[in-house]
Formats: sequence, C-alpha cells, structure tokens
Amino acid sequence: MIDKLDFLLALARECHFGRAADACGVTQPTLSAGIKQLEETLGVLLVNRGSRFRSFTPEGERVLDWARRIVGDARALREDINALRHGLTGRLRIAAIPTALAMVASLTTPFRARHPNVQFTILSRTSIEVLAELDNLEIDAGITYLDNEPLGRVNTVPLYPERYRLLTSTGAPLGERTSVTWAEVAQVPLCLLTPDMQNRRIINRLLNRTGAESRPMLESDSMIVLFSHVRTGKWASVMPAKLAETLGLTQTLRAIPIVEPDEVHTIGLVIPQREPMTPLTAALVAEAQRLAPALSD
Amino acid sequence: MIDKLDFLLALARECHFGRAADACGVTQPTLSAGIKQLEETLGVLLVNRGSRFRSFTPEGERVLDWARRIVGDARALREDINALRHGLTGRLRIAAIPTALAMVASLTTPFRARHPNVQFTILSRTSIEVLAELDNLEIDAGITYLDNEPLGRVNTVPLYPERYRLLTSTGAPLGERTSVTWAEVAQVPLCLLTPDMQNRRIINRLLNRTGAESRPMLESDSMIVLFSHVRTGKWASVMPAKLAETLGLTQTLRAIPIVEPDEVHTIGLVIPQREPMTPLTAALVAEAQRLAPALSD
DNA sequence: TTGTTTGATTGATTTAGCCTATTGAAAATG
DNA sequence: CATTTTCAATAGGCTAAATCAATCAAACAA
Repeated sequence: MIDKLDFLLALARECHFGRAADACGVTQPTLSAGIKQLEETLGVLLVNRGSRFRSFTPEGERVLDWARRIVGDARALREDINALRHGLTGRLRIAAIPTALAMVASLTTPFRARHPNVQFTILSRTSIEVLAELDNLEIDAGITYLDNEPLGRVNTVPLYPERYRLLTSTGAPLGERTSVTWAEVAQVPLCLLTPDMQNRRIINRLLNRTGAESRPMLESDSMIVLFSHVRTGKWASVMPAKLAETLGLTQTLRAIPIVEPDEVHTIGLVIPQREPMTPLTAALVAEAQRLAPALSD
Repeated sequence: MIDKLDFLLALARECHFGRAADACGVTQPTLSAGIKQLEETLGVLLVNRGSRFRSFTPEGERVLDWARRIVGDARALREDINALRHGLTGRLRIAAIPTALAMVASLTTPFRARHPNVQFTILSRTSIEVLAELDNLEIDAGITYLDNEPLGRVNTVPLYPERYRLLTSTGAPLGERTSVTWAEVAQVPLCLLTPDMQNRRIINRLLNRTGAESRPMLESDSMIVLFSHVRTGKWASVMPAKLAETLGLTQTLRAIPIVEPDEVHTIGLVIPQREPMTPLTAALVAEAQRLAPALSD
C-alpha cells in the first residue's frame, strides 16, 4: 500500500510513468500496475490518461494529499527509529534559493559539529520549486522567502533579513558612493538572476517603481556567475547584503546600500508541517533557531 | 507495511498474539511473522517476549505512536474517497460513558436524517476505556467528561453540562423536597454505578466531602439497571439531570436538584486529533456543534 | 509514410503472505 | 512435583501477488 502511494507521488513529480518508475527503482509496468491497483482498491480513477499521462483526477489529487502524509510519516517512522538506535544519521536534503545558498554553510557547519554522521544534499532551486519539492517529499527542508508568496502547509523559522546592495567597484559609476537610490541603480547596466527567481522579481519591482526601465546586461541562474562577473571590476549587480559579505568584499569591490525604499524581506527555513517532526528536521530547526539571533541585523 | 502496523496496533490492544491475530482476521503465526518482519526492517526489537507477550520496548512504543497515525490516515484515505463517490457511507463507532448513553440518540437521529447510509455502533464504556479505544483506533469518537481527567491528543466538542439529581419517589425519604443537599443524599441508601465509572467517582467525592459515609446498596455498570430499580419506587439513585429527563419522569418518580455544592461537569464529544478529519468524523462534529446549543442549560 | 515516444499487455519467474500442524517452553493446576 | 494448559515460535507447503523483460498499440513528429 505505502509503496503504491509512493508510486503515485513519483508520478505527480515526473508526470511520466516511465520516469516515475525509474525514480522508484522499479520498471514501468510495475508502476503502472501499482497505480491501477490503487485505482481498483479505492474504486475511482486517479489518473487521466490518453496515450500518455495527462493529469490527475480530482480524486487523484485528494489521494495525493493523503499519500504525502502517509508516505512522509512512514519515512519519519524509519528515521525516528534509526535515530534511537544510532543517534542522528541519514541525509538531509535542503533546497535553497540562489541568494541564500552561501549562508547554508553557517547552518550546516554547526549542525555537523553536533551530529557528525548526518550527510547533506544542498540544491539550488527557485522559491516556487522549493515549495513544490517540499510538498512532494523530495526535500526535507527549504530556505526561501517567508514573507512574499503564500507558503502552504509548512512551518517556518526566520533566519535573517535580506537587504539589498549595489555590488560594484570603485571607479565604476556610483562606485564611490556611501548609498544609492533604486532610481540610480536603474541607470547602471546590471548582472541579475533570471526572471524565474523571486529575488529578480523583487528587484524588478523595485526598479520599475522608479519609473526607469531596468537594463540587465547579463542574466544567470547562478550567483557564482553574477559574482565572478562583478569581481572583474567591469560589471555591477544587486544582491543581498549577507550574500555579498559571505562571498567577500575587497578594497575595490564595494557593496553599497540601496535606499528609497530600503526594502527588507525575511529569509527563513521552511519545513513540512508534520507533527511530530522527523529527528533530522527537528535537529535542523533547532540549529536554525540557534543561528537566527546571530544573523538578524 | 500498513497491515503489519495494524498487527502491532492489535497486539497493543490485546497484549496477546493469538487474540490480536483473531482481531486482525489472520492466524497467530501470520501475526507473529508480521511483527517479526517489522522488527527486522526497522532493526530493533519491538516486543519483549518471554514465553508469552510481556510488553513493548521503548522503540516499540514509539513505533506504536507512528502506527496509530499511519494506519489512521490510511483508513481516513479510504473513507474520504468513498465519501466522494457514494456520499457519506460507512460505520461510525462511538463509545460513551453510561450516563451519556441516552443522549446519543439526540446526536445520531438528526445525523441519520442528513446521512441515511451511515451505520452506527454505540458502545458503553468507562471514561478511561473511551480514551484508550480512541487511541487504538477502535472507535471513531467518544462521549465523555471533558473537564476531569487529562484527555491526551484529542479534539473536543462540548455537548452539555452534567448536573446531579436525586432520583427517587414521592413517599420515599426526601421524596417531597424541591432540593436536597449532598449531606442529606449521603443518608439515603442508593443505587450507583460501579466505582470504575467516573460518574461514581465524582459522586463519591461529593458525598465524602460532606463527611458522611456513602452507602450504595446496589452497584451496576448499567444505567438501565439503576433506573429500573428506582422505578419500582423502593430505591433511589443519583444521576445526571439530562439522563433522568431522557429516561422519563412520572408523577411519583422525581428528580430533585442536589445543592451544596451544585457541581457541574461538562460532557462532550471527543475525537482523534487528526488533520484533516475523516468525512464521517467531520460530519459527526458538525452535528454535535449543531446540537450543543439546544442542550446547554 | 516512418521513426519515436509512451503507456498498456503478456507470460515467466520470483517473492511474499498465509495456513495447518507441530514443537518447546513457561504457567497454571491438582 | 507431576500434569495439564497456554502461548508463541517454527516448519512445510500452497497460493496469490509482485516484478521483470519483452512486446504491442496508439499518438505524435519528422
């Protein structure tokens, strides 16, 4: 039963019988049969199929809701008992938005000191993807904006406020200033994240509000790309203060506060709303709560 | 997996491999193998066995906690999908304390008018048993005291206040009074519930507080027995006002308010703390909430 | 048309689940 | 203390379920 519900979750992720089967480590006929068996025992069609996967029926969506709970709890059970036997072990899968990726180290490092046998998988994702994968049990926790889009059935731990800086070099336009306005930033050619990232959407909104047209000269989904371009001294970017500090400023590389408005967004840990938490998640939350005071400006 | 967890729940109820197997509709070796398989996949001993069932290990207790959740959710899933297909069907298992048994009809009757295809099982239980069986998923809901013993992980819906009456006949001692004190009641030979019932413990406490020795001449675990004795005109009892009214008073059979103190306890519906509720439970809660205003004095 | 993708189908094989019957050990009983 | 009873584990055998590799059919795309 639980494995069949797991099949359904995989199908929801992949929208493709073959790939879902691969993800579950079974062959496609096995997964097909599993789904069909679910449909038979429940007496309803769960998946709208043509000659390929189309969508879930309303009943299918409902079953998915339960499947998330049940499969999640079954995993939590194993993890819980494992923790009783061997202390905290296993793998924590964390997805973070690109602008938060650099701060993950300040969460994982003290965590690892406390629990040396826990392995990590850190993924770079958009804020949308973070929430979707949290729902699908693909990740254990996310790090994303807490105050922008609706979050869904999750618990949150605030970590730090995201404030914006113009990252540029002395000698470049605005490079000598102690603060700049968004209107001024809008005049500078920028390297920014791609528009599917919420950080970019926030920056776009702030830039557009000034009336000026924003002119991103370079887009990337990787903060490394943006930062390495700025380090050449020939490019500028807008990024969160915390990130700029973490990546390292130099005498010529400056992070200039952007005002009018001095907008702030809260970044935090997001975990599934499950009671009780899995031991790994609980430990991560504890670590986040320890870390938060040190990060809040 | 889920069936194995169900085996474990049955074992927790019965504390006996053979009876647990019966309860699950399998033979004892099958259940034994199921438990053993659970122990192997989790890698821990769950049950302390001598030559017979002794107890659960701490890990076993933990697994039981999860099993209650997971098995409960799996049932809720089926019920939920069933409700989508055929409307509300199935069986609601309700356990009530004896003094609340008569009022169950005022809950089930309007419920059945709304949902004609739902079947009921109504059980008479002590307040302790109600909570235990709620935990073990043996019943869907309980009706018991909300304000006395610690309730555990449940949600509650208050139904009505329980006030105490001396049930006796005109002509008997105190039979003509419009109110009596607990001290006076203590002097009368009474028919009362057995001491494992919380109602009896409450009455005992109130009687003892007067300093007098209470003298129950007849004990039973059935309100029918108590009431039918009182109806002969030769016996008296203490019972909740609501119950006396429901069973029917006559010109000679009187329910006299007992004061000093005029103690009140709240009776209510108790359901497992599960989010979301099963459709049947949700409907029952809705019915209880509709009913409560009419019952509150 | 022809090749590709995708999910259903088929048939063989392995695995898991369950039962009956039995055993062994501990409790209960006389 | 001997005997009986109770209880859970074990053994052996059967059946149903699960899974896989291979194939098929429908829908698209080129």
